[in-house]
Amino acid sequence: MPELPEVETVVRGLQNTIVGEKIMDLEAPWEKALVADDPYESIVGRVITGVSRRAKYIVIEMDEGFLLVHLRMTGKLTPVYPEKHVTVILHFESGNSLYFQDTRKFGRMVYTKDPQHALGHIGPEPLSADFTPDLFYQMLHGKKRLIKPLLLDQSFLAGLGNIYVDEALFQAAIQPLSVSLSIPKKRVYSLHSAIQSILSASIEAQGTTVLNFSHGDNRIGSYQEALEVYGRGDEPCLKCGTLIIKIKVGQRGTHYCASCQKKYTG
DNA sequence: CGGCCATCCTGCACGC
DNA sequence: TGCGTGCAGGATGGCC
Repeated sequence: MPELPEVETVVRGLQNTIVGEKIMDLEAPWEKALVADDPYESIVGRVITGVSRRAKYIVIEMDEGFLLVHLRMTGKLTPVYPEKHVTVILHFESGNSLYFQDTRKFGRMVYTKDPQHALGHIGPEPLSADFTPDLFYQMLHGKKRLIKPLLLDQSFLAGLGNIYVDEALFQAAIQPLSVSLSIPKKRVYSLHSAIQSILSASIEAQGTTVLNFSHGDNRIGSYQEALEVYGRGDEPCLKCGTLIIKIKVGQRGTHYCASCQKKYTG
């Protein structure tokens, strides 16, 4: 499922492929995926001027207005016609097209003139300069929440999803059911470092899932090879050999090593 | 406020 | 083989 590194990889690809394109037509075979008061009026005729990312949103900037794309779990943006599960299509003046393909149909493409309004509630970007270890400490100690659901909360911190939260908590040796304000400062710093290094390494590897966007070149993210706990339930911990446990936390599959990761509950 | 649940969807891994 | 069941999950909204 696309999280920050995968979305970042998609955005970088789009910057090289769709900027400058003029949208001449659009189709929405799955109407719910395209959210706009008057899609044709607001989108057709627009020129794409840039592509950026905020949290897990792809922000397509146009000469007037923005398209916010959220891939959710199975969404993909591709210039190659996919046979199945196409939800939205943009046709460009150049003859190229952009296909929004989404097997589970949870993804959305939203037209807005005011992205700040739509994205304003989202927390800090974990790779930004102003996301400091001390700020993170203040954030965590300002709340009494289970650490795993808190890290998944986009209004608290942007971009993390189920995979990278499990990985970061393992690397920082914090048990997922720990309470945010009970985690000592040194552990918080470790978690901050783990989040940044894991996200950076995954971006470097072009993400974990098959979410590339490049011309005919089928490069695939390779970070799945670096995963230490996610998807490894009942397998030995790579650090101590204890079997990795899989439980549900906040309705999410959660993987951790009960021996390496300490539970802080105050 | 925080935790929990349902909802949206489809494919796939099961068990019999 | 083929059917039914349950599970996976990001974000939102309702409930207690």
